[in-house]
Amino acid sequence: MAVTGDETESAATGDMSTYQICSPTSSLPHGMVMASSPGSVPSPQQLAEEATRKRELRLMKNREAAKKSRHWKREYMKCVESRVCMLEVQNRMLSDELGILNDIYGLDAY
DNA sequence: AGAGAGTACCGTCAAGGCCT
DNA sequence: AGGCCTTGACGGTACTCTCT
Repeated sequence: MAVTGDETESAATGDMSTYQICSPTSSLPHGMVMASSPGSVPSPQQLAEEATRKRELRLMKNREAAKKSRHWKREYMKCVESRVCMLEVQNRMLSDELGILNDIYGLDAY
C-alpha cells in the first residue's frame, strides 16, 4: 500500500542490529557457506547482497511486529471502552438507587 | 464533479527493555 | 554486549464526508 521512497534511504547500510539468519536460497552453489569458509573473503557484491537480505528480513519482521502491536492495542482499547460503558451504566444505576433511598428516607441528595 | 479536511491504516525508524 | 521484541512517532496512501 504505502509506497515510500524509504528503500533508498539506508539500504544496505546495516544501520541497525542484524538478525542471525540461515537462508537456504543463496546464489552460492550447494554446500558452500559464504562467511564460514576459512580463508575465503566475500566479494563486495556478496557483502552488499547479504546486507540487503538482512535489511529486508529486518523490515519484514518489524512489519509483522507492528501489525501485532497495533492489533493488541486495538483490542486493549476496545476492552477499556467497554469497561467505561459498564461503569457508566453502573454509576447511573447507583445514582438512581440513591435517589430512591433519599426519597424514601427524606434525605437530601448532594 | 472536484477540492480540501478528517480519519484509518500501513511501513519504517529509533529508542528502550528483556534475555542469553 | 549483542540479538531480538515492543511500541511511540512520523510520513505516506486510501477512503469518506462536506462544501462549492
